[in-house]
Amino acid sequence: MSITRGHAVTAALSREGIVDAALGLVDRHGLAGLSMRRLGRELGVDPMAVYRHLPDKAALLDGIVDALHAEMDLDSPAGAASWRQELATYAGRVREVLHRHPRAVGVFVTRAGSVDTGNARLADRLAAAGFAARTGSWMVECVRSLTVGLVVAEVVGAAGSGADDDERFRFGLTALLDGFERAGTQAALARPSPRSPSAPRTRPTARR
Amino acid sequence: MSITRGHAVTAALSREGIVDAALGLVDRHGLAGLSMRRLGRELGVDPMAVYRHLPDKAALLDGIVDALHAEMDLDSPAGAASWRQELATYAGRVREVLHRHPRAVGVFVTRAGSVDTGNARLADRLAAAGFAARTGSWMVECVRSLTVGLVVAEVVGAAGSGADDDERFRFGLTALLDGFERAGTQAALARPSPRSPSAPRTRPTARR
DNA sequence: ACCTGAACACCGTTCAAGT
DNA sequence: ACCTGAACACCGTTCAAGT
Repeated sequence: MSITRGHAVTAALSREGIVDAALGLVDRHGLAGLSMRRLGRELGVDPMAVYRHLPDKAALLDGIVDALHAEMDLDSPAGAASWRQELATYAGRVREVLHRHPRAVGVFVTRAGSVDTGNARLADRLAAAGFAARTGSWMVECVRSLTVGLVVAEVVGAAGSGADDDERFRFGLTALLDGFERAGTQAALARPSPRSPSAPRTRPTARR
Repeated sequence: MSITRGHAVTAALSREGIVDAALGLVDRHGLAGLSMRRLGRELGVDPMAVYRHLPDKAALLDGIVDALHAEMDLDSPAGAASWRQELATYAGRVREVLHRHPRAVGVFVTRAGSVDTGNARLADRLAAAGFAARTGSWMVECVRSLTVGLVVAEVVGAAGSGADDDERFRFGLTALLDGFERAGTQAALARPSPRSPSAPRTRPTARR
């Protein structure tokens, strides 16, 4: 747990070291620049050595997605004062990590990975804030989809400068969160009283 | 213009016929099942014949994205009664086409393609409904990102049945559109009076 | 002049041959 | 028993050789 972190250049391959190196390769050379053979060269080992730790290139790509999810740190408590902030923190973490690995966004978006654990944790906290279970997970999934979708648009198109992109993201996220509080959405709400201390005040109220 | 439509199996290659065949290959065998050589075989021509109509595999993939955009028919007037309906129609068209080509979603999301024409057209209509130009294009881009992001989640995860996916999509889109009408978003609004007959009544009103 | 298809430099993956 | 690396069946793309 102490040695394999960082750059495992010489011997002693580990799944984690391999995946780290693979992500580095994607960061520097793009997805097309990642091949099993090149990865072996990068690690200074036999091109086929990787296959002893990972069955497939598919598994390697899944590993990259898992590593990105780990870097997003979605499980750690946001310590947010409201469900709005909770979701905003979640979106911010996703966006920040994707911005750090723009050339890996394509892989991230294409593969399932371990999305579910972090999502479920947050959905639970939303349930504690008074949302029906289904509504809570929808909210998480929508926030996630909007966030990822916007980053994809940034990465794929040559469009906006960074500042414009930030502003657009804040605009969209605000609108979506506002919408969660509003009428059309209320129908999906169930439990009437908040249960958790982490979301005390901002439980949605019917407005129409 | 009459012969090359449909399936151009034998001679007389055209860029359009090639792209159609490529999309068909992706639909049936997935993105990994598309190769320049296999495409030639599919079309019954020399494997290298494609290169006379398209410079690259990259160009072929761009062609596929363009074909999907064309199928979405985003330029045609929605004839919608409100800007809400206008955006909902847009999102519905995007979603419908992506559902028809689930295995092509990965390509679609990864490449820029000719997004801008359809988006700009719609953004103009939103401007006519009273939104500032920047706000209008943000709205389109957010709706698009949410829609595409949700479809990606559907395709990539084994998650919901079709009905659940539809419900989640409607939930998210409704929330986003509701949010566009609401306070935090109002700051970005500019022109106060509607100009177009196609969006007569539902101009957003401040609510806080 | 045009088109073909052999050839080049790569892939992911398997598996026989060595240690 | 383990690991290596040759070999297989593919790639995208180029370009000399044919017509």
